Amino acid sequence: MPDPTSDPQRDARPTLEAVAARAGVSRATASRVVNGGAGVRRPLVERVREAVDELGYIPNHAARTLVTRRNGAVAVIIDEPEFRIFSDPFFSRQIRGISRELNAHDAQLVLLLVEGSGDFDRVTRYLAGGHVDGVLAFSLHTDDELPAIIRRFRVPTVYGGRPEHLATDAEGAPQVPYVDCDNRGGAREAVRHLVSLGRRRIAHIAGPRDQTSALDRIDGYQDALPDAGPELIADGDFTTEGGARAMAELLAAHPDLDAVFVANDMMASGALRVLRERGVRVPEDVAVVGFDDMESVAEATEPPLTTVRQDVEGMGRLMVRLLMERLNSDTGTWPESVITPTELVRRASA
Amino acid sequence: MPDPTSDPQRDARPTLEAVAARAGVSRATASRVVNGGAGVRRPLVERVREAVDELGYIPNHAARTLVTRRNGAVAVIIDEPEFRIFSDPFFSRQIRGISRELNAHDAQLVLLLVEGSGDFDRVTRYLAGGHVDGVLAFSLHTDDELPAIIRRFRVPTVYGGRPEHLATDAEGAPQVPYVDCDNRGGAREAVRHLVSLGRRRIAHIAGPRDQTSALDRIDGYQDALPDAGPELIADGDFTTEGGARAMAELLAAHPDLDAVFVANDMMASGALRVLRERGVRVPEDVAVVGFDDMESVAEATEPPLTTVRQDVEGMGRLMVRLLMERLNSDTGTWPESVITPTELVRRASA
DNA sequence: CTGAAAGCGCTAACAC
DNA sequence: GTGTTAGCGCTTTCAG
Repeated sequence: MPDPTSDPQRDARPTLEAVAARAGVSRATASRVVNGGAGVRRPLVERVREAVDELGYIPNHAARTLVTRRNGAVAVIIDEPEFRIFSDPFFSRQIRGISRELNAHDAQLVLLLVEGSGDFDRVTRYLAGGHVDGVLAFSLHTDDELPAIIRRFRVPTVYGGRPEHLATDAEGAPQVPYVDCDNRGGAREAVRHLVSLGRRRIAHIAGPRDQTSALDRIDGYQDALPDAGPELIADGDFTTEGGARAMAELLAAHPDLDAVFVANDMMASGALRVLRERGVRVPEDVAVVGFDDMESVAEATEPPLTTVRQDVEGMGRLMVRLLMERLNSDTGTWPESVITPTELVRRASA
Repeated sequence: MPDPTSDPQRDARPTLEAVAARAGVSRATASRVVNGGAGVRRPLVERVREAVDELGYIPNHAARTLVTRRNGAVAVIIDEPEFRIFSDPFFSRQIRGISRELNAHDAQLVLLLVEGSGDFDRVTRYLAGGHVDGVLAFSLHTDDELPAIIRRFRVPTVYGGRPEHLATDAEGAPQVPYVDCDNRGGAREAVRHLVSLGRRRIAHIAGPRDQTSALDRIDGYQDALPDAGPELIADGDFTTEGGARAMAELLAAHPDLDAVFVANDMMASGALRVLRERGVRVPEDVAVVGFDDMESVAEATEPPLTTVRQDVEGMGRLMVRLLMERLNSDTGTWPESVITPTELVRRASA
C-alpha cells in the first residue's frame, strides 16, 4: 500500500448515522432499508430512501466488509506464461462476459497477473488475506502452484478451460469446477462435416500441446478419423503465423490433401493465406474449417471461414454464475462443471 | 454484492490482538511493527515478528481501510468502445506495466469496463463510494462522461494517451495529467528517415481520426513533409486488414509512390502483405516504416519492419508512478504529464 | 417492527 | 518507547 502519510482528500461523506438522523429513525432501521428494506414498514422505508437520496449516501464498503466478511470482489488470475492470451480476442471476450456478469452481481473484478514463481507469494498473501470472495483462474500449466494455493486457502474458485490435472476428492469426484466448451465434440463435428463433403485426405493443424483445448480438439479430430495417422497433424501455436507455417509444412509433406481442420481461426487465417499464395483454391481444392468463430477473423478471410462457434462471452458469464452459486449456497457444495455446446457455422471455406 | 445470507467460510484468522498477546506487547506496538516498526525497540520488534510468523498473521484490509481511508486499490477504466484495445498487444503490454508497478506499490488493480452510458451510473457509484484511491483511464472519446464524473468526485486520475479535450484550470493550465509517447516527434523522425533515404513520394496510412495518437502521427508526417497533399494519406483503423486495404487504395491512386509511413505495426504488416502480393519489392521499390515496435509483429514481417519504438510497458508503469506521486503528496498537487521519447528501430523495410 | 448496544480489526492520538 | 483509549461506519443480536 502507498505510504499513508497524507490524506489530501479527507472527504466527509455522509454516514448511515446521518441518514438515520435525517429520516428520524435508528441506524439499525436505516441499515435494514439500505440492504433491501425487508421487515421495515413502508412509511419508514420511504423516509429513509429519501434521506439517502438527499444526502447522496453511499455505503462504506470497508465498514460493511469488516462485519459481513464479504467484500464483493472476485479475483481473475492469469498466469504470465499465459498472458499472451490477453492479446487474443478470445480472452478479451471472455473477460467482457465476466465483467458483465460481475456487474450484474454488483461485484468487482480484481485482476491478478502472475509473472512467475516470485509472484506466487504475493498472490498467496492476497488470497490468504481474504480480499476477494472468490477466484476465476485461467488455463493453468502442468506444474502450476496456483491450484495448491487455492486449495490450501479454500478460496472458492472456478477455472476457465479444463485444467490439466483434475484434482479429485476421496471418492474420485473432480473437485475443480470449470467451464469449457465442448472442444472434442466441436472438433469431431467439424471433421465429420469435411468427411460428409467427400474429403478423404483431411489434415489437422493443432494448437500447442500444453493446452487442454488443443489436446481435446486433436482427440475430436481422431474420433472422426480413427484411421488417420499422426503425420497428418501439424503443430501450430494458435497464431496466424504459426498457422501459415503449419500449412506450408503440410502442403510440402502431403500435396494430395483435400481438407484441413484448423484448431483456431487465427491459424486458419494464416493457412488460408498460404493456400491463396500457392494458388490452391479454397474450398475446391482444399476445404478449410476453423474453430472459435471470432467474427472479426472468420468473416474477414478470403473466402469467409467455415468454423466451429463457441460462446466465449457466455462462458465467461457462466464462470461467474457458478462462482456466485457457490458463494450463495449455504451448504458450501460445488455446482458441477459446465461444458458448453459448440455449433458449426458454415461459410464459404468448406 | 452477492446476497450475504450465508457465510460458508467463517474462518478465524488471527488478529492483531492475538499477535500482541503472543508477543506480550500491546496491540499498538504490534501494529507499529506490522507497519514498518519505526520507533519500536529491537527486541520487541523481533518478538512481534516471530508472533506474526508463528500465527500466520495477515492484516485485515477492511479494518485498516476503515481507519486510514486508503484502500490500496486503483481502478483501470476502459471504455467499451475502446475495449477492442484489449485485443491489441499494445494494450496488454500497458496493462502488464501497470500491473507490475502496482504490485511494487502493494496496490491492487480493479478493472472497470464501461459499456455505454448505462454503465456510467455504476462507475459513478463505484468511484463515489471511494473504493479506490485513484484511477487510470484510457483513451476517452469526444463526448465521454467519464472526465466529468472523475472531476466531480475528485478522484485522483491519470490518463493513458492524450485526452481529446484537455481540461484546463482557471489559468489555462491543463488539469489532466496523462502519459503518452511522443507520437508527433516519432512520426516526424520516421518520415525524415524516409526522406534521408532519398524517397520523394511518401504516403501515409493513418489510424482512426478519433484517436489522438493517430492525429498526432499525421501531424508528425506533415511536419516532415509540409508540401505533401492530403491525397497521400489513406485512412486505416489500426488493424492488419485495414492496413492492407489502405495500401491497396494508395497503390491504385499513386502508382509512383516510393515510400509509406504507416501509423502502426499491425497495419504495416497488412500493407507489406499487399505489396508482396503485387510484386512490389520492399524496400527497393517502396520503403515502409511502421510505428509501435511490437516485436511479435515487426520482427515477423517479410522483410522485418523498420519502425518507431515506444516503451509501452514503461508508459504503463509511469502512469502508476504519477498516480502514486500524487496520492503520496501532501499538497495534493499534480505531477506534470509525461511524454515519453520514441526511437527509430531500423530493420530491413526502410 | 424498531431501537439500543455490542462489536468487526485496526490505527492514531494521547498519556505514561 | 510503549500502552491506553477512542473511534472508523456498518451489521446484527437482543430487547422491547
